[in-house]
Parts: sequence; structure tokens; C-alpha cells
Amino acid sequence: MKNNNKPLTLKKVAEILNCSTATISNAFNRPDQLSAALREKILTECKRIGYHGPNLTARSLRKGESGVIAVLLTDSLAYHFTDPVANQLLQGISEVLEKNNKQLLMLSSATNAQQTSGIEALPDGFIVYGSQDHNPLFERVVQQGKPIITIDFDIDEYPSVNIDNQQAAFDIANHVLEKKPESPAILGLRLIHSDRVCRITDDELFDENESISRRRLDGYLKAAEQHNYQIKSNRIWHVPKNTYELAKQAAHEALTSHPLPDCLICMSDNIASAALNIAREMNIRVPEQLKIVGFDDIPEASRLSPPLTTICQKSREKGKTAALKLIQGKLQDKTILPSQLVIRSSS
Amino acid sequence: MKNNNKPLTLKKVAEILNCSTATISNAFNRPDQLSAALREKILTECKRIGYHGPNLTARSLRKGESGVIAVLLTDSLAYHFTDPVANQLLQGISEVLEKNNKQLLMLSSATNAQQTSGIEALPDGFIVYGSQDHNPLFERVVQQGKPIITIDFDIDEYPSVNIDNQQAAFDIANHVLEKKPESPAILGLRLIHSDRVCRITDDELFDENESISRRRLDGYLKAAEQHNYQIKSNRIWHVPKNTYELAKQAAHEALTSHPLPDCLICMSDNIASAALNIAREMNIRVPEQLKIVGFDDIPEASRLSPPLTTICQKSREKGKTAALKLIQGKLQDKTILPSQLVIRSSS
DNA sequence: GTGAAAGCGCTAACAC
DNA sequence: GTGTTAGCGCTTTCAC
Repeated sequence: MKNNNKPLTLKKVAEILNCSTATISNAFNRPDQLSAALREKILTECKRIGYHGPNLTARSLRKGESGVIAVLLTDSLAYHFTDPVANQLLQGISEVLEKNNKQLLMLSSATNAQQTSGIEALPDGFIVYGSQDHNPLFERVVQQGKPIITIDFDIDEYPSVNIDNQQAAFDIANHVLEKKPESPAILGLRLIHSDRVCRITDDELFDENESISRRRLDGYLKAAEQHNYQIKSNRIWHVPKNTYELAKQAAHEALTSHPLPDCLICMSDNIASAALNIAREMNIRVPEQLKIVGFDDIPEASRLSPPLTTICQKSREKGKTAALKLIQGKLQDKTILPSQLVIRSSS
Repeated sequence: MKNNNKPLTLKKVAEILNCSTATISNAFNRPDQLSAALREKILTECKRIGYHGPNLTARSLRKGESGVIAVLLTDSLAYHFTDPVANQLLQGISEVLEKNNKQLLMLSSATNAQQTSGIEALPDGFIVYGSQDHNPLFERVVQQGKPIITIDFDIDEYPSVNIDNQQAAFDIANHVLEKKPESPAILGLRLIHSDRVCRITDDELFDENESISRRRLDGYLKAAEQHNYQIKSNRIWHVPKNTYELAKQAAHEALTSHPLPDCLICMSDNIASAALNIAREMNIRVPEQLKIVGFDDIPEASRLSPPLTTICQKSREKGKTAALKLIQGKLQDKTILPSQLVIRSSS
């Protein structure tokens, strides 16, 4: 089974089959350039002698296209494999790519940027997930002049796929604040730049920017205002990444703080799930003593006990939409995908 | 920000900087071939004019290496993003790759094999996850004559990373059968080739092969024998893929079958998790009325209520080990990673 | 329908 | 230390 010979080249194949390289190439790429019979014969011969078609590197160098689509991720790849939301997104993307015979290359902005591998020259297009302020890899991607589509953030010149984060956050906060909790708290995600779980400060509460988390926080605060709550900055926790461990830490801090929150508005289902577990450990009954709501609607959300009230943001759909737009070359518009409040028994 | 110019080439850069292409190339690839000062100057100039280093396609064609490592997956990519075990494995792999400045390319054997993109020529090495009998893409991969390492299955000529599935399965079955359940049942994974959830037949019970599931089933049956159980084939369910939906279906069938099982030995934590949920819906108390054990020790296992007794197989470690061996060129041996029984309260 | 040949962008051997 | 050049494997134009 093992093989130590060099793979055949088109040129050698042409020699063996005793015709020109152009004919072999045409057999693989342009059926109209030769008779069906000859093409068939060549293809069968190739299979027999073990030539499986032109080498990607060479073809791509020549044609300037590779059939590879890259997903540019903000954090490390390893992190993205742990994040259920990223997982769903990648699932949607790969569904579309597979259907269209495209290969998926995962590129991480967190990669050691010194060692420039030049990999950004390979893909025919890029799906950029998550904001990229002054990321060197992203800048090299832009330089390629290839199609780019962004997800969960926006750059004027490029098409994008987003949801209305502020509205969605408003909806879910509105829903839970209608129950008149006494001391609601917020477990936010990536609110500030610290890599520690911590509370935010008053300044930060009013710090305007374009991030998703800011949009969501705005939605929460708007709902709070309408219900005459004033949520102070020290009732808002910052979780630096959407990992279970950090979420647990934040949930634990919140549920051991004074006054004890009776309502946790979480910026991700992961955080909400951790909060649910901490509450169970502490024998706090959900939803009677504590209401918990999440965001995302990851698959786990409906299986938790109690199942989680959340915002369904169809991450898989997001990925599919972005991949499809990229492949079909529909590169004009900005898409806002619908999201909706899903009420389950955690609230 | 948007860019429509063609990226600079090394040749153009050489013209602009008024030196030869070799010098530019050397500045990027072989620091020893020119003075540090000149190199520094070239690199800064390049950055200024927007040349970010040699194009991967060309370099790879020339050098025969790309810095890309491929993971060859049995099922569709989309499926692998949903499977928590695959996720952990990929996490481990990408940790190592990122540390070593390698790019990750995910290749699916399930891809439309007609349209041969030639992509298999690009990677410098392959991590093959899961058995590949007569898969055309795998055969093309073999043809490349590049390093290959297999995970969770074995081919004589290639190094591999595995666990002792039979022993692990024996251990966990032994543990739960010691509790003397009256009617144990097995929820297996990929036992046969059907894509339906179904029970297996007597013939299939004795059908020898090299698969993981066969190894695990052997372990279960050996433990059963030692405890004087005779588990009949109609007490063994086949789950075709490790998805939650299929697992739920199998668990539901098992828990509505007669005699009602009071012990479910599940071949994955996913299946066990679904069984746990079905049991809760049916008001069957775990572990009092029903013992459930899993396999894998996915992150969710310890968070379920009750937490799951399972086999910890360190999938992340598996991925790391495989990637590391591939990168370091340690291509001799077969590695068997340790796994262990983790007893929690579901049994 | 077919073949000869240029050249995609780069690296490395070799000459200077 | 630097420059010239062949050629990695392929596609495509152009001449036949």
C-alpha cells in the first residue's frame, strides 16, 4: 500500500499515452476540446496508470485559482473548535463548500504573524469571522484583492452577514425583566479588552464601539430603562472568551455577590449553561429563585435542565449564507439574518 | 481598505529595490546568504511597498512543500464539526500545528470524488482519522508518498495513534456489571453498515473485523461473559453516527423495549447523554432505576446530571500526539495512548 | 482535433 | 555577497 514513487506528472502521462500535454490537460479541464471517445480513453488510461489529475499547486499557480475557500478566525483554531457557536457556523460553511466542491482552509489571525507562510495567496475567497482591527493577516488577505465576506462585523467595502444584535438583546432582556426580578445581573462576553473575568467600570459602561457585545449590551440596557431598572456597572461581568471554564468562574462570582442576583442575563448559552450548573451546585432553584437567559441557541440549550430561554441566532444559517454568497459571487449587499426569542423554562 | 491591484511579485520587488530576485528570495528564506543589514533593509522596504513575502503556490511548486498539514476525515466536514470527540481531536491537532506554524486543511473523504481537485498534492503530511477502506481520496493521498499517520485505526506500513479499545470497554462494562443489573443493553456506535438505528442480528454479533466498535463490543462481551451474562443480539442497538438525534432515537427504542433495561452501556458519551435525557423525560431515575455509562469523556460528560461514568480517552491528547509525530518525522512506531475508567454518579 | 511553447512566481545551483 | 537562469507542473494561445 505504501508508496515511495513520485506521483506522475501530466507530462509523463502524455509521453506514456503518446500524445501532447495539451490533450491530457484538456481531457481533464475542457471536454469540448476533444472527442468524447478520446477523452474517455485518456481518463481510463490515467486511472489505470495511477494519474489522478493535475497537481493543485501547479494548476493554481497557472490559473490563479485553487478551489480553496479560507475562513479567517480571530482566535486560535483550537479555541474555535471548543466554541459551540463557531462550530455551528463552520458546520454551515462546510456544508455549502462540500456541496460546491470547494476545500476549507482554516486560517487563524492568532497565528504567529512573523513567519509569513504566504498561505493567503492560495484561497479564491475569504470568509472573515469576527472583527479584525489591524490584524496583519487580515491586511495581507485584503491585499490579495480576492472576494471577502465578513460575518458578525462589518466593513464598508465588503458584504457581510449579521443579525440585529441590539434588537435581539432587547427582546430577551425585555422578556425576563417583565417578570420583575429584584436584582438582575449581566454576564457579558468580550465587553472589554481584559483577559480576566471581572466587573466593568462606569466609564466602560458608556464606551461606544461597533462590537457585537456592545450592541447586545445596548439592547439589554435599553430594555432595563424601559422597565425602570438601573443596572449598575458593578452588576455587569466581563467574560473574556466563550469557554466553559471562564463562564463558570463568572457565574460563581455573580452568584456569590451581594445582593444575590435573581436574574442572570447571559450573553451566550455557554455562559448560561455554566450558570445553570453553578446554581444547581448551590441549590438555587431555576427559574423559581433565579431566572437565567442565554444567547445563541446552541444545540445543548434545549437539552439542559431546565431548558434555556435564549435567542436563536441560527449560526449554521449564517455560515451557509456567507459561503453561498461568496461562491455565487453575490458580493454587493449586507445581509441581516432574522433571530428570535425562544422561551423555555429557565426564565 | 479594499484592494483591486494585483499583489506584488518577487520579481517586481527586485526591480523596484534594484537588486536581483535571488537576493529578495534569500532575504525571506536564507538569512545566512546576505548581510544582516541588507536583509533588514530589504524586509523593511518590502513591508513599505506592501510585499508580504513569497506566494505560497509558487514556492510550494518549486520547493515541493507548503507548510500545510491535512486532516483526512471519513465523514463530511459538517458532521465532524458536530461531533464532540472529533472536535477535541481537531483541537489537539490544531494546537500543535499552530505552535509549529503549520496550516490546517480539512479534507473529507465524503467529498464528491468525481471532481478531483488535486488538493492532495498540497499538504506536506496527512493525519488520517478513522478507517478508510477503499476510499479513493485516501488512495490518492497514499500516492503522494508523503508522511501519513493514522488515528483510531491501523495500517501496517504507517505509524498510528490508538487506545486499547477492547480493554477500555472491558473495564467499563466490568464496572457496571458488578452492580448486578438485571437486564443490561448495549447502545453501540457504527456496529454495522446500515444507516438506520436498529438492532443487530446473531450473525453480526460474531462478525469479526478490525473496527473500533468491534473492539469495544468484544470488550463488553468479554466482561459480560465473566459476570455470567449472556447479552443477546437483540439487546444491542446500532447507532450509525454519533449525532444526538440518532442517539436519542436509539435510547428511546431501548427504553421502551421489553424487558426494560436497567443498565445501558453506551459506546459514546453522546449516546449516553441522550439516554440520560430520555430517562429524565420518562421519569426513570438514574442511577437508581437505570445505570448509564458512556465512552470518550467529552467535556459535557462531567456537567450532566447525574455526571456520567465513562472512559476518558483523551481525544485532544490523541490529536496532539499524532500531529507532533508527523511534524517531528517520528514515523516509526504505533502509539497506544492510555485511557481510564472515570466513575461518576450515573452508574 | 492536436502539438509546441510561453510563462504563472518562485528557489537554488552555479557563475561571477 | 550578488546576479543569472533553469525548471517545479500546469494551462492556454496560437499555429497547424
